[in-house]
Amino acid sequence: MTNIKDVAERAGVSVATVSRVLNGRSPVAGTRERVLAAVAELGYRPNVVARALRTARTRTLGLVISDLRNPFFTELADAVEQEARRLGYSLIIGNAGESTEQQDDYIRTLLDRRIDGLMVSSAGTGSAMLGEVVASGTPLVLLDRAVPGVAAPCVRAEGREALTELAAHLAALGRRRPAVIVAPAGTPTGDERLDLFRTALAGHGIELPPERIAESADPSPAGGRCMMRALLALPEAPDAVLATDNLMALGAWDEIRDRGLRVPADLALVAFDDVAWFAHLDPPLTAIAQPTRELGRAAVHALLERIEGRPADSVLLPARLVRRRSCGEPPTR
Amino acid sequence: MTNIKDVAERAGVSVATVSRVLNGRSPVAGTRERVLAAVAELGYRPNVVARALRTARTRTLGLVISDLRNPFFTELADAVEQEARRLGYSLIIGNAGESTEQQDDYIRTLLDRRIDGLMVSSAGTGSAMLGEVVASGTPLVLLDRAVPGVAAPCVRAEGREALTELAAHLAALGRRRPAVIVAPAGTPTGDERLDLFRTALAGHGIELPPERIAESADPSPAGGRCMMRALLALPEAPDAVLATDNLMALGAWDEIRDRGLRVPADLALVAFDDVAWFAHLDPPLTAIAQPTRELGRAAVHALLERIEGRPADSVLLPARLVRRRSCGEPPTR
DNA sequence: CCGCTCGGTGTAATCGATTACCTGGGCACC
DNA sequence: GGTGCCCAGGTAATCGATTACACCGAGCGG
Repeated sequence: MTNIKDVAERAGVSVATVSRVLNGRSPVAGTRERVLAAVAELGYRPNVVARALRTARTRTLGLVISDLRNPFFTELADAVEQEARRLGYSLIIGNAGESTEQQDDYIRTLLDRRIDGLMVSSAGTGSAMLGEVVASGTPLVLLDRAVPGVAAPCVRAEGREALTELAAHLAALGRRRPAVIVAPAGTPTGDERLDLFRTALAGHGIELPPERIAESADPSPAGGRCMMRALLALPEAPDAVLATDNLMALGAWDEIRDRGLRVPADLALVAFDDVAWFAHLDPPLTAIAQPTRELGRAAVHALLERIEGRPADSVLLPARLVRRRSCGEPPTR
Repeated sequence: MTNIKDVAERAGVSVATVSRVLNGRSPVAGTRERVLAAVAELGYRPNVVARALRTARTRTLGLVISDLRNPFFTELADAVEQEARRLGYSLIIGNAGESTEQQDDYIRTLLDRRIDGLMVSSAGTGSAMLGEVVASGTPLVLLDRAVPGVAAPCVRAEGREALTELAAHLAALGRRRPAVIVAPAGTPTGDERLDLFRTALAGHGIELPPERIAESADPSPAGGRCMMRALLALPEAPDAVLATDNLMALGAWDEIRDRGLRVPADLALVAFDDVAWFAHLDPPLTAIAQPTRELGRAAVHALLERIEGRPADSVLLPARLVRRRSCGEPPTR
């Protein structure tokens, strides 16, 4: 590998001059061109590792998400990666697999690699490690999931409008016995979605009694399926179900289908999180779409603000209801 | 951030000793404990950037894939990441978005970051950059897609057995007019799958005439849908369709459904690449499953062999047919 | 004509680790 | 008791960049 010294020799100047030319500081026409020529001839590329050591900036960001295989997070990661890249940063994606322990482990690794900033979509209900990140001075932005007690801006979507619209939609379609499949209590995202939905329903005189709130200990298709089974076993089965994330919705869907129930005739089904393939199911699933790509972009921007020493605000973007056919109405075009 | 010097001072030894203790070389009981105590008290973590500069090893691998949002690649990336991590390596995932240019750009960046080794699931038909990687001496492993003319081991799945089984399956079900939706000619993976399938069909006296081979210029759901339309417009419409990747299969599915055709009654549909949600469609899709996680693991192992200076062989793992209901038979349990 | 300023460039310190080489003390062997 | 060896541990070079500081020559004002 050729280094800056080789270039300096070739161009007949000192390494300092080469460095200055490459960083656009005080070069003069003649020298500048000789240096650039030498760089081109040797195919020189600066050693990013050495640069990072000297400048204490790696131009690398970290993203820790709770599950890469969840399509919502995949798209989020993709959006974050694109934006980071556009702004000259590399991204290391860490996969916490919904385990706090693994999440902490990953954060540790990323800190060790001296990333310039970290985005975390926290698994579970936060962790001690996040406090440590803040203490270490590494810029931090929370993504999608807020963590109480951690002093960092949070970028996420809010379902108020969408859930209000959904309640109206269900009410208009005559659904009177809604149910919710939600992640375990204590998960801020789940709790919030549940509360907003309850409030929205109340506005239409519709109740959401505790027995129609199924808390899935395991936020996976299997968990969702299990909760759907419990709801269908109720003496008064629900006529509409909202699953607060896409994986649980899928499990619920399987249970409904395998029982031979028809959507939307027997039961309306709505998912929080719209993922591409919901549109390919039969009937296509009505869903609440988070502005995933905007979230990713906003997170990167907030993080860069912090990296450059400026304060960054939390960002709340509205989710929106995407009406397809799983509640009983033809799609609005 | 505390550094090795702080630790040395605290423990009353030289930095060399600290380094030796931490790397497990020639430590003696008493000193060793003093150093470890100092490390613990100060919460010292070695600066991996400095270490990488000195040792010329970053303990980071690069993975460039053609599309993170394609669930096949997502799972592959996840498998690679887990294995890399298990072996003490970090992974930087690069997303080429099916564009050769972006792929090259990413490879450049990864090389600049002095990754220890690179895995590439090449977009399109290879690129000049790959030759450069080999020339630079950076260990390289091709993943999923072979690239002619690049001297690097390739880890991928082979469909011979699965496609042979599929041909028998279709023949047994009386399907006589199979069709294929395939990526553009020149894509080695697509070409190979097509050839194998043709040969397998021939074994049952079934022909695959050119008009029933739909080459989609664009390997996306939209492309697949468009090709499906073309196949259905044939004077003699096919009675079975194999799509050579999951995205195109999904597009084909949409077209079939929107035309009101029934699967498998009117048409059998099979996808190459099994992704989780195929099982949730109605009817569940019969698919050819690649051993995705094994591929990821094998790629990391091959790469580490190369990194440690040993030669590594190419790996060919068999794909297998997963019979669901989209060809007309009840699932075998 | 002298000295000051200023822009361009070189010299060398620096980032934080690893590691080749050297030193000195203890022990064994002759 | 002296010589040699071994080994723990210190000193300093090194990786490849950036950058503070020194220096030098040209231009310009007094």
